[in-house]
Formats: sequence, C-alpha cells, structure tokens
Amino acid sequence: MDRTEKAEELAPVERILSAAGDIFFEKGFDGARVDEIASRAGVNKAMLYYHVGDKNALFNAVLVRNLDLALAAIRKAAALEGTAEDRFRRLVKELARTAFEADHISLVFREAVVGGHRLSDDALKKLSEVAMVSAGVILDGSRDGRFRPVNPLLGHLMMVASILMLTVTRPMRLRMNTADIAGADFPVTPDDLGAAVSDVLLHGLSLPSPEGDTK
Amino acid sequence: MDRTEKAEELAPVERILSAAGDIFFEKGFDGARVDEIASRAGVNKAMLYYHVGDKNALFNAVLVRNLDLALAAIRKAAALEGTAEDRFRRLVKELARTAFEADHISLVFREAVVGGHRLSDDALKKLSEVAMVSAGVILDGSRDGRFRPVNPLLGHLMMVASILMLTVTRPMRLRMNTADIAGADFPVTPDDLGAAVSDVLLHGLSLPSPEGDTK
DNA sequence: GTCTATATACCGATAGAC
DNA sequence: GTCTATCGGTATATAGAC
Repeated sequence: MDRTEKAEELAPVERILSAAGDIFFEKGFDGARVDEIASRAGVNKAMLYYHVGDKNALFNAVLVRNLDLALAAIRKAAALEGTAEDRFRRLVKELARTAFEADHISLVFREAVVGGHRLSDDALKKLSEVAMVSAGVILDGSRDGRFRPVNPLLGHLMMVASILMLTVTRPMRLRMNTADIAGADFPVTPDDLGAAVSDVLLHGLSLPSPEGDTK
Repeated sequence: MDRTEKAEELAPVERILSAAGDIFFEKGFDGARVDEIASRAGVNKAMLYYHVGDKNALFNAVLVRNLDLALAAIRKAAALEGTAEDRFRRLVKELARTAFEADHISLVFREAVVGGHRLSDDALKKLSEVAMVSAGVILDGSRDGRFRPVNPLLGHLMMVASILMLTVTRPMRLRMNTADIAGADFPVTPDDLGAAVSDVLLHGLSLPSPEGDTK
C-alpha cells in the first residue's frame, strides 16, 4: 500500500520466505544453511537477519505462511455443499494438489514427523485448526448417518498421512525396485492420487460381505 | 563364538548402534552429534570410528539393523494362516507394536519422509522387501476375492503411513489443543491403534449403502 | 585395540562502515 | 537500509602415543 512501485520483483521478505521454504524442504532445519537461503533469495545474509530474524524465526515464519495458505484452501474445500463423501473427496483432492507444490504443507508434515519440537505455538495452533476442519467433515458424516462412527481425529490423521506419504516419498520410490509391486494403476497425478486415497479411505480394502461385518 | 566371555555387557558395536538409534531418532541425522553417541554408548569417539566408520556409515548401519528386525517380525505376521483380513490385521498390529519401540521402523520412516537421500542401497533394498511382504497380503486378498482390487503398493503405503503418523506425532499432539477433537476412543496403546487403523482401512469411513457402491 | 589431543573446516550471528 | 568482514563456537574426523 505504501510503496507503490512497479512491483515487478517480489518484496525481499517474500523472496526470502520462498527461498527458505525450498531449502528447508530440501535439507531440513539442521541441514539448511542460512547463507544458501540468502543467496538463493538474492539478498545479503545480514539483510535476512535484519528483516526476518534468526534461523528459528525464519523457519517458523515459513511454516506459518504456508499453513495460512493451506488453511484457506482447506476451509474452502470443506464447504458445506454436497454429502460428507463429496466434501471428503474435495478435501483430499485439495490436499493432494497443495502437497504437489512441495514446500507447502509437506514442510509442516515433515517437521511433525520428526517430532515437532521446533514448531512454534503459533504454527501448532494453525495446525490444530487444519485438523479441526478436516475432522469436522468426518464428524458431520458420522452425525448424519452416512459415515460409520470413526474417531474424527484418527480419520483426519490417516488421510493426511496417506496423501503426504505418497507425495513425499515419490523421489525415494523411484530409486527403489518397486516397479513389480507398484502396479500399472499406481496414481501419479495429484487428482489420481486424491481419488485413490479417497476410495480406500471411504470404502475400505474389504469387499462388503453380503451378511454382517467381521464377527 | 570366538570370544567366550561372560557377555554380561553387550558388545561395543551393539552398544554403539543402540545409542546411535536413540540419538538419531531424537535429533535427526544433521542434529545428531557423534560425540554424544559415543558418550552414550560408553565408548571413545575414536573407537566408534574404528569399529563402525564415519557418521554416514553409522547411520545406515542403524537403519539396516532395524530393518532386519522389522522384516523378520513382519514376515512372521504375514504368515499364511487365516483370511486376508486376518493377515492384514496381524500385520498392522505387529507394525504398531514395533513402532512403539521408537527407534525401530520409525527412524526409517522419518528418513523416508525427509527424502530418503541418505538411505544406502542396502537399506533401500530391505525397505522394498518390507513393502513386498505387506503388499503381498493385499494382493492375495484381491486375488481370492475377499479384497477389492486396490493397488497393493498404495494400500501398503497408506497402512504404514497411518500407523507411523499416529505413533510419531504423539508427543506433538500432546502439545496441541486436540482434546476437543480427539474423542474419548482415540487409540493410545499399540493394540488399540492397530485395531482402529485396520478397521478404517478394511471397512472404510462410509457406511455400506444397501444398493450399489458410489454413484 | 584404545584413548587424548588436535587439525581443519564450517556455520550462525553481528559489528560497524556507508 | 544495505553490505563486507569477521568473531566465536562447534563439528567431523584423524594423527599419533600407548
């Protein structure tokens, strides 16, 4: 608002956060080098410290920014139109799409998996907001009788874990000898991935048996 | 065999690998300090390098040892007795139990999630063996008509991701405000966890509709 | 085989000129 | 606000005595 320049280039802080997202995603917190982040952002290291703060502050600024973006997308996808199944599918698809853009939710996911000790209270709060939206969809489904009474947080975590596991381990799987077990229909695009995960999560591995459930 | 001592103490290499598992799990590869590993193992740092090799070799030695243990357990659990559902449930329960012992599969999972660049070919090979056993159970189920034709590797990854996500993020969730969405039946013991995950994965979130499937 | 002492390098953070 | 130069701390890895 104040500085009404051409804005042909992004603001320095934006460039820094973007570069930091890349490097942190690639190397992790301890593996990332502040020098490398600064140089990729095209700014001086001293300027990075001046604008953003130290390495920890930088890391959490990246996480919070990404969580804000993700939260907005997820809230939109969880909107009330359609059945619980429809909403769940939209949610999964949206998450898959976001995850494919690498340094968004995936960065938070990775930090969560390695313990989450470094997450600020602010980041943690936003993370639980995401969980609440997603779990809310499952809870609504259980209430209106379309879903079985599954624990909402459990369902949310399984969904997130599945999507992010499949996206984040992709480079590693390419190095492995999985061709013989991957199958031709193994999902590659975000939409295919979302559809496949939704399918298993909604309908399960087992064929519905004509009579009752498991014993 | 050669040195027939009392063996009251574990062999130095065993102590080193055990300590390394703890520290690597706690701090990650870059965060772990060789000095700390050596001191926890009760050996001199020079001895660590003499017996095991450098930090990378140490890390992969830990992973391979843990994967060997996990592979044996999983092969046993995937034995042929029972239906595909029975075998799947045994598999999940076994994985949950192993994961609760912290520095076993979880360490490999975390490394996989952060990219897997550091995994040696040997570790990668063992990882794909694990996947093959687990995916094999799902494939068998599809073949004998008890499971839907779900991609085996997809099913395996969703299962592993769910179990490990739930165990590994536990300390973090305790810091979050999840009490209101966790629900009273949120699984805490490994057996409860395995049962809950098996339930969702086998039967899905949706209630089986009287008539056909989705649309 | 075991241990101390140290080489060597790097990284996060800042002081201080402009 | 911007940049250069550098401090101080710490890490991996090894040389070399015993």
